Amino acid sequence: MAGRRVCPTNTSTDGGSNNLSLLLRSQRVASSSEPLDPLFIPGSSPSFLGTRSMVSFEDFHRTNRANRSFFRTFDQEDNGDEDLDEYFHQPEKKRRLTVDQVRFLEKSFEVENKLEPERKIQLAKELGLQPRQVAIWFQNRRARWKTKQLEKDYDTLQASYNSLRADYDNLLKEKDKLKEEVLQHTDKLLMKEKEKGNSEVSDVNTLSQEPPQKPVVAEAASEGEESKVSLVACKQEDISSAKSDIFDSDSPHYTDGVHSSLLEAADSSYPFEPDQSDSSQDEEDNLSKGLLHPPSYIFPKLEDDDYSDPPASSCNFGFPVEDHAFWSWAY
DNA sequence: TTGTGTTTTATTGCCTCC
DNA sequence: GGAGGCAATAAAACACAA
Repeated sequence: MAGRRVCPTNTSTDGGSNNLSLLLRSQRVASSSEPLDPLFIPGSSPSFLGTRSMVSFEDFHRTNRANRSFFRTFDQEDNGDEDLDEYFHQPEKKRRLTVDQVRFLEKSFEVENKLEPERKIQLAKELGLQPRQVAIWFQNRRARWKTKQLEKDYDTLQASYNSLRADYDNLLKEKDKLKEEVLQHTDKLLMKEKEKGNSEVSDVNTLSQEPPQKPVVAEAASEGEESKVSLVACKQEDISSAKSDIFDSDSPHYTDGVHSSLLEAADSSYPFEPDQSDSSQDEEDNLSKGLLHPPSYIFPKLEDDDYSDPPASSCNFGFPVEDHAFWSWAY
């Protein structure tokens, strides 16, 4: 461990001398037929200086003569004695890998982003780099890849969030719109019933002679029980799909999402039989009571802000906008 | 030319695995 | 305990606007 950290670019012994000779060859003759030839683009060879700085010059002073002679040869050929002298008095400098080296490493990284020891040495040989440099390059490359991957993941999540947010906003708007609609209808209904209540006294004597225009059921409440009105204006499938938020699930009359009185009414043919013209006075009384005081489960807690949003497929709260049966009855 | 921001190469310390 | 990976970081190289 300790040895690994001390000037690793020069202390690595796995194939180091081989690399040096390869490096020398590749740097000397870019147009030769050596294995590295495919790595070099014609005209790019002058830029292939990256590896010469890969050896620490501090360590260079303590390294063997073979290495020293390599640098001497290289420097003399490339830069002359001045540069050689410069090297001895310069602190170590980083050099970037050449375009071709990077390209080669990138291709290798695409194949496998982890580096086995054998592969590392092989790559180092082919590129004329220290195995340690190859390892460092892969390590940094993995770090870059990870960063990019995180950015991609972030973008994907961001897009997903934006989409969901848009859907949510649309549903909120729709909810508010429907809420408003329900309130309007409620007001109208109450107003209607109020008017009806006012005229009821005068009409009560003549009412028995006329059948009700719409079938409305007023169930006689048992003793001590508040009378309730079953409003049956929806089709059967509307009833069965009445798991709407319009019904307060906390209501004692609410069973399995379908109002019990609605089910009762649906079972009975009474509400749909127009020939009940001879309805009793009691029934009419009950009707009047019920309509004058619409039960709370008809318009439950609409002002409640946190009632749940309806699913997108049932955004009409169980009252299809097109189906005006319910509301036309109310009018 | 120079200041500044970005990218690339390399180091360090810590951690895990065998 | 050594080898190798990773995160954090330093520092050189590079790009580019002013």
